[in-house]
Amino acid sequence: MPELPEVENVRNGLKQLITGKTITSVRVLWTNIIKDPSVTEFKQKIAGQKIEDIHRRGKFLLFILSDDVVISHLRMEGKYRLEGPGVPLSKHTHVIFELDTKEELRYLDVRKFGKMSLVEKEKLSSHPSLKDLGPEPTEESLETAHLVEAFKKTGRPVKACLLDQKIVAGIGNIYADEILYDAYVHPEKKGNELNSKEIKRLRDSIVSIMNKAVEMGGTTIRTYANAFGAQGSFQSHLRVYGKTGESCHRCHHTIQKIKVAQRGTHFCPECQKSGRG
DNA sequence: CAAGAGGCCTGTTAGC
DNA sequence: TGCTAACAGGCCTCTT
Repeated sequence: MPELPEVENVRNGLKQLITGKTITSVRVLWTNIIKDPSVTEFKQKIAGQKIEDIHRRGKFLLFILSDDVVISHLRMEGKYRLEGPGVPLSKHTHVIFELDTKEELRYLDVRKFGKMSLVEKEKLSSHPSLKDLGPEPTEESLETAHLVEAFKKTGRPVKACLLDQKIVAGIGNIYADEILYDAYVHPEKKGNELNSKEIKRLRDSIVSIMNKAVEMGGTTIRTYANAFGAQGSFQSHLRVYGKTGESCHRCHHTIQKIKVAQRGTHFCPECQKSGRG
């Protein structure tokens, strides 16, 4: 379930493996992966373009080509693999970028939830997938004042706010739970009920958890590895996600699982009572 | 406008 | 044991 740290790790691997190579043609085996433009146009425009760089924005991977940019979202299970010619296609391969090196960059996705778009460079920041994204969850980009502004006008649970990519880009279900635990905030507490101390703590927890997860190469759950050794180790630092029934590291009460905003949500009912002072 | 529900998918797991 | 149903999850679209 790639969130920002996993996507960043994939980006690093891809950057080393395919920068400078040219895409000679594209094969699309499951057309729903291609969001826009049409599959025909997607294939035609990409053919012949060189991969100049790989960037990331939130959970989106950005393949910077000669003229255009491929915006790729891995959703839950999307993966890229670089394979030599003639290597049999695995079951869940849906898009294949053939390279001038005779290698193939293959997109695999068990659940077929991932999406790709192609957009001209000049129109990148106005693309619907990117234009409303909030700031990156970093020391430089994420200001407490921005969160204060976003939280004070909503009655949604804070967990839903953290998952809202318009407020902060890149946080998914795993890190949202970890951030709330780190900040001693109850996931169901409403945005407009948070005091300034809580928001400050949340901001600091967002930055520190995401930063640490990136440093550790992300979180690997379900033992899914990929072709680039992009297997993370943050799973050993998880405190609440997937820990239902285990005892809290801080107070030894039992970690509970509930539904918040239709998502499985793990928290410690003792240290996340509602936010303490 | 905001916020919630449904849909997209299939491998895994819980329950009968 | 063998089967089915529920679940997981990010984001878009539709409905309220």
